[in-house]
Amino acid sequence: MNYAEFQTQVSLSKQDICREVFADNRKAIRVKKEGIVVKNLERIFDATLNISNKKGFQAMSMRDLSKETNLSMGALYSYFSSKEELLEMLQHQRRTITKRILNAYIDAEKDPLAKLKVAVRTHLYLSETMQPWFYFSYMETKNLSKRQQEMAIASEIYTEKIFLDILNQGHSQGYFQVDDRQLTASVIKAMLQDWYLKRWKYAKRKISVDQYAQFVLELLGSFILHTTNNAHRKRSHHEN
Amino acid sequence: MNYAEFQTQVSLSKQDICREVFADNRKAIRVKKEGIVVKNLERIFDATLNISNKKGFQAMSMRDLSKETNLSMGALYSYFSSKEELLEMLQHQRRTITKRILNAYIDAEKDPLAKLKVAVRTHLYLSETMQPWFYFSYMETKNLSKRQQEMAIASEIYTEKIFLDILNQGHSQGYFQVDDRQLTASVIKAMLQDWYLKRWKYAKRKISVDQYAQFVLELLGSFILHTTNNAHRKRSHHEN
DNA sequence: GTCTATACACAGATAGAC
DNA sequence: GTCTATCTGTGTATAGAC
Repeated sequence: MNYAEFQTQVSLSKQDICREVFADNRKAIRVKKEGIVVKNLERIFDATLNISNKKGFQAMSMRDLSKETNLSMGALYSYFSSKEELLEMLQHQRRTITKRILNAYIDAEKDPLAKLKVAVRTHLYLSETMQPWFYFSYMETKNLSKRQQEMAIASEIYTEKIFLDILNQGHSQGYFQVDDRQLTASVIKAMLQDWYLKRWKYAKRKISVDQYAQFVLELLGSFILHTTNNAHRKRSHHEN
Repeated sequence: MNYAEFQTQVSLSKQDICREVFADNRKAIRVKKEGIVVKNLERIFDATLNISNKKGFQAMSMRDLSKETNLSMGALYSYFSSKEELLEMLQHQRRTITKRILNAYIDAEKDPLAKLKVAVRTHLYLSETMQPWFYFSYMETKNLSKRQQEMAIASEIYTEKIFLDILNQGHSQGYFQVDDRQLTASVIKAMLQDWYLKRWKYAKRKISVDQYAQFVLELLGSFILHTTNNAHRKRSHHEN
């Protein structure tokens, strides 16, 4: 699987996401016509992510949001009851989608190495498609309520555990030679997060998400697959 | 070098840092008695980092800061002329200290592998000693002015280049076998940053900074040192 | 469904007494 | 050096017209 294939398989257009948000929040949203809701949610989310990812969610005023969406303050408040609720909608949706798609791809594979590869790629591809959402989720966790912060931490641990489970499975079946699976899972997460946190850097250097995925998998391979013939070291993307 | 040694070698107590800030900002700070300035700067920085790292710098009001420091609003404003200036002082100081100490340790080593090891350790130890500063720097970059944001990005690239230079040196001298040094430097940075960004996680799992350093160096070793006898794989910290 | 107008709380910042 | 009191702008949120 590469990124182009991934994009054809999942339906994560802005409209798809907004329709899903509407379905999950029918009661909270005062406006009832799906067409209108989807159109305006799209504007609201776009604007919120744009402004917040530039200067922070706290620093974005409702007046900023009103200007950018071409919706009045009054109109905005018929899609959420407070600024904080808007924040929570974005956080929740990002988490739900990640969990669903990541699990779907991992469950489709059987052996540990295949699972590990698809997990790394799927996470990177997801964060590529929804980069502003991932960046926002990461940077605005602090601004959440205690209750919501706990959910964010649980989600962080959950994703890490997905990787840990794969590593443990691969270890007990004799495929992987790696002592500290917990720490390994942690740094895998760190590398995946760097992709969406430092996107400006990778974009400037013209590193594609496929190149990045390839690199991470090679690095991991050299660490957890200590085969004597070094079969895993067939490099393929020498650009420098 | 381990963390205990590092701590005896560098002088980075809160007082040391505040004295340095005072020296660098003699003109901007209205209060002139060093003893008083150092004492109050310590309170101001402590409080700012505490509150901001919990709920964000924007969300911290000057009244919050006044309460936490037991200084009146008026008193606070004799140490900086605006909230933004306070932010910049913290950012600038963190960068300056990092640059100075990182270079001092790296320049003391000659061969590339020793340089790489000491660079990784020094960065981790620095971020351990000044964790709130590093976390703050990372999370609040967005709130800076354009001018200051550029300095933050330059600093990010500068640190990465330190690692890139070491990797290139090691490669051209035949010590390291690694094709994509640029990407390697990037993920090294990502792993170093994870240490101070997810400190709560590592603390809960009782991972010490020395264990983390050891792990990162082993992971790197397996990637860049492809010796046939696998000499770099002498593990030493099997705790599970 | 969306708008305009407005309530009113709280922000950053300063003046002037001590 | 530090305080209290206060100025003025901006924030979130809502009421009620259309």
